Amino acid sequence: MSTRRTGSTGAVKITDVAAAAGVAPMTVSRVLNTPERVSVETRERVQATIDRLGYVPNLIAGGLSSRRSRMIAAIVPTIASPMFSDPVQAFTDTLDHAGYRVILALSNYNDAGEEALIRAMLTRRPDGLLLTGAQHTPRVQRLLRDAHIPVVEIWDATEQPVDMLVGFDHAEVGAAVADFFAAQGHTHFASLAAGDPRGLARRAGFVSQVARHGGTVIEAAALRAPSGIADGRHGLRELAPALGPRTALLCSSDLVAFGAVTEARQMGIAVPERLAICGFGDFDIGRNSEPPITTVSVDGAAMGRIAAENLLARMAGGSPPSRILVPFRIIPRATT
Amino acid sequence: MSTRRTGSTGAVKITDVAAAAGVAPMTVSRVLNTPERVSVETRERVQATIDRLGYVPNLIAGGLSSRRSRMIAAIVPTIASPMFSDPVQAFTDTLDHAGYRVILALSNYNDAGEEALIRAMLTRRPDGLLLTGAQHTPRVQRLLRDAHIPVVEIWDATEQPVDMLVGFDHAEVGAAVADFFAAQGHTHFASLAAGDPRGLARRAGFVSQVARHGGTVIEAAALRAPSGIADGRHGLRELAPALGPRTALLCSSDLVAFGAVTEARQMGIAVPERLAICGFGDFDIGRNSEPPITTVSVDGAAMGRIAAENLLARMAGGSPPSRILVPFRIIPRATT
DNA sequence: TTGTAGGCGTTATCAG
DNA sequence: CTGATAACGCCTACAA
Repeated sequence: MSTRRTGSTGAVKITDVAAAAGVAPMTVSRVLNTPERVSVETRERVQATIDRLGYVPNLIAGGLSSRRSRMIAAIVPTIASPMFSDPVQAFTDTLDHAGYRVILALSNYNDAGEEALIRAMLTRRPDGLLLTGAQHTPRVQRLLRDAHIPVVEIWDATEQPVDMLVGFDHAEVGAAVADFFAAQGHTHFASLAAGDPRGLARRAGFVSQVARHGGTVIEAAALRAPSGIADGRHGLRELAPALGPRTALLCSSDLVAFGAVTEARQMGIAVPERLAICGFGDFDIGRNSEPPITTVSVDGAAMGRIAAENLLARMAGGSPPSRILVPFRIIPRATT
Repeated sequence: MSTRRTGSTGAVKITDVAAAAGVAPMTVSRVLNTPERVSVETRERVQATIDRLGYVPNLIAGGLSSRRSRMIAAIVPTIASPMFSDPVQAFTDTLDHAGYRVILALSNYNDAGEEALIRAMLTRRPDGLLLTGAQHTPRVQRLLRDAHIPVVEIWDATEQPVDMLVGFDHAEVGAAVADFFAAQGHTHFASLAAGDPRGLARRAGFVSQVARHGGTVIEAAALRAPSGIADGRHGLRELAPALGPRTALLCSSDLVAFGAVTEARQMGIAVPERLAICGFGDFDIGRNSEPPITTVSVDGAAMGRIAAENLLARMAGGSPPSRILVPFRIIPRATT
């Protein structure tokens, strides 16, 4: 007999069920995992025993044996913004239905800690990995490759994804907004950008496309990430003295845009007449506030869902596309 | 030799490190888990070998052996609202620093599925469990007790927590708001409540306290949960015809309140003169919109953090309080 | 401070 | 369709 552990949990294990049902443990395992390969009568008897004993399978043990943890690790900067909570929600829901659980890690935008965070997750032997962003150090790329599990990157685009990617090019977004403004006859531009890689990429795309239209962009100090309504209000106050007679402002999110709209109204700056404002993200607040805010819509939930589906496909032996660009579109509303 | 599995991963395991470093596997394990119990020279040599081989420990195996998964399961209705994303964020951050990972499950407010969801989580043998709400069927209570792991319930209060609780009484919140309105001389009341158990509890507390003040409450149809800005707008439109000359409205969240404020403004209903509005949750939007919205503040992040700390304390053998009531307070702003 | 022995609870594999 | 056997990779317990 064992000389260790108290076994105090008194937890029912597969051998208990097997003994009680008069079958081998392997048969109980089959009832649980491949019921169609067990005769109806055996299956029912075992199932009844499982219910009667209140047996809760141990997937830690099962995972060790089968080398499949049925867990997926997800790393996002934060879930305090719809930008990431929407994808995570959809990702989790989709995997849930397939029997996979999500281990969630929040990077708090600390890209320097990415390697350690990923390493910590790999320790759990997830069957797949979701990453936010597509910029990784060579060390991280090697780490990911050595893990031999499917990896999806979301919310960004790169020519060479580590494995699979579901995202879009943020510089293109900025450029598209610049074109949109230019088409409306704007010649003065401003930007309120968050300091995260993707916010900066949108800004960069905006700035260089504005330059192509012969304009320049005035800016406030970079906002913290995630940026909120207050950042939009402060940012606009900072920008106000430099505003021309008619300026077009790109904000790093609808929250920031809402703050800018609110502050502009307070300061007596007419929107959109004197200040045209475009947000990003198509959040609830921009859709339902007054005035409704022009924005760039990206379907975050779809990204999360597709990321999950691709991961599932790969784990099922399929070969989903390695690079999916999701569409974005400008939704003109009352602030432009 | 083994007759199974390809071992294709080629993953470095603890025995590989041990062999390469010229020590027993157990010594490698100690370097990883209790480095202070290994001599400096041995430790450094082993650590160097670990780095050189790129060894990533397998906590699935370690967990099976030690009977500690170092994972905590968290079940919340959704992370699409700050109501729950704040606690989850703080919970995850706190546990993270202690080496625990969070497995996240979203119930989507489906209380009927709670048992199945918990059972699915227990399958992973978490070392602890976070639950949202404190109403559970007897079957669920038994399941939780049989699991023999610490459990924290948050966002609600009950006399008899399953194990530990960090929350507050929602009926008290409703009653406090009723008192607040009554003290301002209000005699006509309205409510826009979400259909989840806690939203309904706040409404019930509001209604009965209003009755105590001799008033009655007019209501729209229950809002879906989670409710958003649009629900507030629609709700107010529904309520408008029944509004008295001066009505005090309690909304189930600041999002709903913001929607009500926005719609009232559109309809030419003066806030707070003709319609006083109080939200719930002290969200960013209520603080930073114009007018700022009166609300009930509850520190969701603190709940998440305390929940994590209590779990950690219990896992460390301590006996944290089994019932912590966190304070809530009404923050009067411009809508009342 | 380090090592040895054995098992944690399940499943892949092969045999019947 | 069902069962026997041997891992999965690590850590507890004990010994030296």
